[in-house]
Order: sequence, then structure tokens, then C-alpha cells
Amino acid sequence: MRVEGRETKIASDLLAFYDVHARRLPWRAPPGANAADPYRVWLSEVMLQQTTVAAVGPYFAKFTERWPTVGDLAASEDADLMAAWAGLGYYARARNLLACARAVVRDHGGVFPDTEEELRALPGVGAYTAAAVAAIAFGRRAVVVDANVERVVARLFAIDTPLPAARPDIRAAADRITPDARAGDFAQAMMDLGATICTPRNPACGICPLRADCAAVRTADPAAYPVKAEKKARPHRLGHGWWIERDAHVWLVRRPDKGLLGGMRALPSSDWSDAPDATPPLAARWTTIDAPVAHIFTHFSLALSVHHAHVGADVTPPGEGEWWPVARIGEAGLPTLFARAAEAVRKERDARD
DNA sequence: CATTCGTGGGT
DNA sequence: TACCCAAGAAT
Repeated sequence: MRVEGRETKIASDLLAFYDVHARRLPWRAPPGANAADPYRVWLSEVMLQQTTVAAVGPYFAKFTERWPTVGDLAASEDADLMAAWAGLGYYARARNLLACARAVVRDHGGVFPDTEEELRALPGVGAYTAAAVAAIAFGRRAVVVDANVERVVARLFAIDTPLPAARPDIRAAADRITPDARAGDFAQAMMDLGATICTPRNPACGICPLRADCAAVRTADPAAYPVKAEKKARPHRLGHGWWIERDAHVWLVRRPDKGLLGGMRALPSSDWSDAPDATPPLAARWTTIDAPVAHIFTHFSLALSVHHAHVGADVTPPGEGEWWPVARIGEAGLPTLFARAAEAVRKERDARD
């Protein structure tokens, strides 16, 4: 009988777990089916960047129904795609998604390249996504390292160097345990394990298929891995948003491609800072909603004061934009901050009427 | 290597 | 409540 090395045992234990307990997810090929569609794998991987499976679900269904192939997506209008992405966050992903689809059509004949190196050269495809698509869609051996894998590996080997300094060690360890065959299943199994058992807090070590292989479970506090550097406090900022209404239409602008909420439709707004410019963009009889919209971004929190006014046909609205029917504001594709500002305006009206 | 970039759910 | 965190990429 062959004696398995530790690394080989981890992979075989994990794949055995996956064969029985793999989550059924819309972008995964069902058991026994052919390999997953690279387009769907890529789309799901981009949507899942820093985003939960639960949040992605409805967006993935909507996108694949509306744009069944990468060619369909490449042919879409920018504004349509950005509006469809609204609410999912990290909007640079949507801009890169379209650029990537068009690059696949233009440079690869509408077929996704099947090597990690070529995938990595596409817009919005970094080290993680290139490895994941190469392994999951094309069966290549690739070392797939996301936050789940970092956590699982840090625990398996009790790596106590704080992140991000530990990344090279974690990657090397992940490389050692990645099998030559079924690298895609192995990667997805690591992510399933991290999402359901080897969770950030209160890991279910009692039912873990890698319990016998794990160094951290033999310590006082397995959840202490991976060690993380302290994060700095989140500053608070203020801002003003302007709801300009004329003949049942509201003035929406398009934000610059770069920066926060880049490329998205929005209400005209001030800068967001300690002391934002509160000067209205035009002269009108402004009403200010009592409670500002409180919103939390990754690196700061915001209190947005929302002001609204009706104007006549003689005024010039600020910036480049369009008059959008108020009754269809839900279809404008506003990011959540501005969707909530619009909702605040609607609520105040309902209360008044 | 550090910063910027959304949002919603879990604890 | 106030954090923490998520199938990261670009700069």
C-alpha cells in the first residue's frame, strides 16, 4: 500500500468531501455534466470578487438570461450594462467586464483563451480570476488563492505571520497541496470548505474533513488564523445631493469613469468631505429632507443631505445628463446610495400627499 | 507594499 | 450597535 504524503492526503480528503457535499451553484456544471461554460465561469468569478454568493445569485441569473454568450455581452451598450450592474458594487468590475468581453471578441475570436497567462492579460482579470478560470473552465493545474484559501491554508499549516506579509508563504503552501488532476474541483472545494466549515468565526472543526490534517485545530484557538494586521479607522464624511425635478422628470448625471461610483448614473452632488460645498447647482425653492441618507462605503461613511426642488423649462440643469421619468426611477440603474436618496424623496412626497 | 473601490449579511 | 467580512483588481 502506497503511503500518502501529507500534501497528497489533504487533496484526496478534500476532493472526497467535494464529491459528496459540493454546493450546487448556477455557474457550476451539474455533477456528471461536461465542463462548465468558460463564459459563465468568468462572469461568476468577476461578480464574486469581494461579493457573497447570495448577492451574486440574482445578478448572475439576470446577466446570463439577457446576455447568454460573451458575444452578446460584448455587443451591449455601456449604459445598459452599468445599469444592470447597479447595486452590486465595485463598478470598475462592470467597466472591465465589458472591456474584457470586447477583447475576447476582438482578439480571441469570441473564445476565451485557455491559459492562465492569456487570461491574466484581460481587463479585470487578476491573478486569482485567471487561475480560477484556467482551473475550473479548462482543467488546467493552477494555484487558486482567494480569501477562503488563505484562511484554510493558514489554519492547515498554522501560519502565524500576519497578512498581507504571509501571502508568499500561503501561496507556496497552496501550491504544494494543489493536485495535478482536478485542480478546478480542488479550488472550488477549498472555497466551499471556507464558506461552510472553515469559516472566519466559529469554524465547525468538529465536522471538518481536513481535521486530521490541520495544525490549527490542535491549538487553543483555530479561529485565530490567519493573523491580520490592524485596520485603520473609517472616517466620516458629509455631502449634498440635489433632486432637480421638471415635468415629472428628474435630472440625472453620469459620473466620471474613474473614481467612486465611476460611470454610474447619479444625482448631481457635492464633493464628499468634512466641509462639502453646499451651494445648490441652480437657483430654486429648495427643500431639505430632515434625515440625511447614511451610507457606508469601504473606506469612509457618508451622510448625504438630500435637497429637492421643482424647476421650470427655462432653467439649465448642471453638467452632462438626462431628464429621467420619476415614475421609472427604479430602472435608471442608480447605485445604492442614490437609489436610497431617491427613495427618501419619494417617501417625503407620499407623507405630504 | 498601501490605497481605492460598494454593498449586504452575519455576529 | 459596531464591527467584520466577502470567489480581488488596478494603480
